[in-house]
Amino acid sequence: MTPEELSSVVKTTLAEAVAAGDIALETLPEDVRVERPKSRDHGDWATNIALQLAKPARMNPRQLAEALATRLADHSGITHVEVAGPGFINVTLDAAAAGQLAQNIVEGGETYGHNQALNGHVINLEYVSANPTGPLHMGHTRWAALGDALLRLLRASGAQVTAEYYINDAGNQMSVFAATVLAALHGEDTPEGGYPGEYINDLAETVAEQRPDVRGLPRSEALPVVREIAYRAQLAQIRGTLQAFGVHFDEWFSEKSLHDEKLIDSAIATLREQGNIDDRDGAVWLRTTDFGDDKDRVLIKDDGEPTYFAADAAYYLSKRDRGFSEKIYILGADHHGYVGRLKAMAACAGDDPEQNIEILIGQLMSVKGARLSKRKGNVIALDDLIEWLGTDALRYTLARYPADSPIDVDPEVLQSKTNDNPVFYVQYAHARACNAARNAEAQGVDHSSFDAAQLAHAREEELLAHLAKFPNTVARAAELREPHRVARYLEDLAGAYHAWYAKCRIAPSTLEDGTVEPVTDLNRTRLWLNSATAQVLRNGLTLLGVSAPEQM
RNA sequence: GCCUCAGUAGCUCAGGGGAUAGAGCACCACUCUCCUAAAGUGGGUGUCGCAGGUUCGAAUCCUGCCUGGGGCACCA
Repeated sequence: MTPEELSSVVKTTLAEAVAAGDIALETLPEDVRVERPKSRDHGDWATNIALQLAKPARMNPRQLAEALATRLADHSGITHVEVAGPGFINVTLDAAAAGQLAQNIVEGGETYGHNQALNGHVINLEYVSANPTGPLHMGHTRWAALGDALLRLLRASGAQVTAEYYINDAGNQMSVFAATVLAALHGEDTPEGGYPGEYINDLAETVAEQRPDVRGLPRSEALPVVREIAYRAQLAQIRGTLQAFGVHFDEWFSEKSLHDEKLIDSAIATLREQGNIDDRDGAVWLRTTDFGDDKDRVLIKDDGEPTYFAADAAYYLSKRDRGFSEKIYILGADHHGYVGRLKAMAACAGDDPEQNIEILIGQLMSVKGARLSKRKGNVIALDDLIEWLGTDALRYTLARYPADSPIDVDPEVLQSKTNDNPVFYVQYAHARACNAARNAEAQGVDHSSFDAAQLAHAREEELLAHLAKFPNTVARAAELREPHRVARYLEDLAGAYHAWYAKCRIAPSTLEDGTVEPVTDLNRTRLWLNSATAQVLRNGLTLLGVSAPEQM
């Protein structure tokens, strides 16, 4: 029995008690939380429902708990129920009811952990969105790791999600970028305010290869050519880096397309229809202050050019028009000033800023001893980080902390192969489980029988309880947009596995005279539990975009 | 000034209004002639930044303050 199943048992029991007149309640709670108590003296699972309902039911919490406990005790799969403290209900499960989970997990395979918490949600998730004027660097790394993990979590929880990258391929920075590459083509120094970094020379070379005539063209003619080719090459480089980092986007959305398709004009028309536009001082303003922003924002400057914010608004409305009722943005803390205006803009467009737009702000990261790359333009380049530390270690570490806590990555820890490196600790547990299974199978242990009641060792109960928490952990992490919960969970699970492994042998032992003990149901049942643990470790690591090696 | 994030063990950090606040590291001592010791077991640490409030109960929610990070463009 999983905590979810127990939760619904408590719910129906509560309904019965109300129907029988034992408890006077007008509305039943939607959710009954069942938790693993900290102390094992408090049973396998506990609920505080009686404490929460004491007030509305106008009952003494202990009395209310007793009324529920009596009914719960009769339920199959539950061996013991007791009321403790101010009114906690502590439940002890039958070993067989708890152990059945091992088989269910193995049969569920990679779908174990998937849940329906976000069924029906249609979400656009935008992250990274770095300018295509240079390589990705450390500033983008955390959002790539976090965004991709969140994407996987949302999908595992039933949401329909599109991962989107907004390409800032319009605007002044692209002209500066093109001018920089063009200067390099002519062997000139980087222009004032241009992009530093030797990668510009590589781009110039690519341009020269594709258009050998470009050096001979007048500059005004060469510029758009250079711009286009260099842009494509740079974007391809970014995609390559993301691919190496295990990050995939469904949609690469071009800012330029907003301009080309007149979507900015139509966005302004939409906002005007909503009555939130002012024309003053020769510019077009969006009255975002009506919805909590600090100041109104300019959409069209007095020179007739749209602002970057106008493109943001058009982009937002494009997401809405494409059917995404929820738009999630992941931004660095250096952009947190945008939150107010983006939310106000959504409100100006007639959306509900609480429902339709969600902006996750993450604190910045650093890596001890990381060096700037002159080649890449005096940044700490993501592909250098990948080469140095590896995708698994980086992604796990970045997914391991809440987005709003700053990270200072310690390369020595990431490269160590001990307990203090969580990614190795978790991956090692998986590799160890795979190895244990290989050994057991070599000795004739298979999955041909399963007797849940045999999983009665204290370490097995503990391990099963951890395994049972996985689906809810995934659902919680998705709902709260907190992938780090999965990482922390995996570390706990790995710990429970190692502790179990140390005490409970899977394969039969060899006796002193050299003969091997016969394979029993206990061996086979433990193999199921071992396989279940490996499966959950694998599923969890996959959600974080980290590999689960079978050998280390 | 305004907005925002953070302040929990010596260090790095978890912690869904619940029971005695946790993990790893660091320190000490144990455990492999049998599945990976890259592991496990035991040992002690806290004015949960400060002060109020909300309630049966607060590290958690609210208000104020202190300290630190980040942000407040007709830039892109």
